[in-house]
Amino acid sequence: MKIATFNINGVNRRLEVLLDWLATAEPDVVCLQELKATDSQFPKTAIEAAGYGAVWRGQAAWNGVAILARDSEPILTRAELPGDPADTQSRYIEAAVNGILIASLYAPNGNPQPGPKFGYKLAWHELLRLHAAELLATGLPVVLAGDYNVVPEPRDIYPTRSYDDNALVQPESRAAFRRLLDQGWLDALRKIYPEEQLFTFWDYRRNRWQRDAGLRLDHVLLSRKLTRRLNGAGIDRDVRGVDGASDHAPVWITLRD
DNA sequence: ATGTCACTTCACAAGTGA
Repeated sequence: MKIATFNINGVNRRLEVLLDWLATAEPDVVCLQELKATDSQFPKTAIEAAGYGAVWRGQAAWNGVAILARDSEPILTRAELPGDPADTQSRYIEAAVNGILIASLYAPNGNPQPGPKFGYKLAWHELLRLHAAELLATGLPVVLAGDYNVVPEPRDIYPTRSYDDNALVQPESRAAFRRLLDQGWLDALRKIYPEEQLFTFWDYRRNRWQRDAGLRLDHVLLSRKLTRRLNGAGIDRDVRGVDGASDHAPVWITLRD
């Protein structure tokens, strides 16, 4: 079973990129982030025609998350992170697919820091941590996949000082991600590639793609029950290089049956 | 501060978010 996460940066603007990648990569489950589309603007018909059932939570202009399942309808379990009813940003969706609970999440970027946006980022991560603990307590096999907007370690970014003040690399951001892992989640890409340089995002500016000046922001976390089924993983970097690409590449794992 | 996109609106230019 192949499970992928892809920050699409506008699902309609990049529909051809998405459909081409689905046809080539053939993932069984896809977590999408940054749909930048309302619920009614979601390209349901095209995605169905490609062979995928879907659940989604859109939003005008920003955010928006979805879960796609090949030849199957995901069973929606949640469309928001519990804990802050006043939060209207569409950043979390959760569904059951083929006996696995899948979450597609898009954590706040948090820039500029310090400031209210950084505060929101840290508060959101705290709510994620609380909910993730609930998910672990169910004993179900769970995958938390998405754009965490955290560079976990210094080696997960190209050598530079230009991000020193960025919310993505702050100690508080890293601590939030670390606390989540310490609950008992496995960073699947790092498990498969313990030493390699892993990037999933390259800013559009300053030729960062051409220079391979990337960051690792997109992560697939597995509950303990799933860790022994982990079989392989990858980053589809070519997808970042096509015309009209997202600024993120798809990230995937495979699980043994 | 910059750069590159996409998308919004007191809408064809300027802002905002990333």
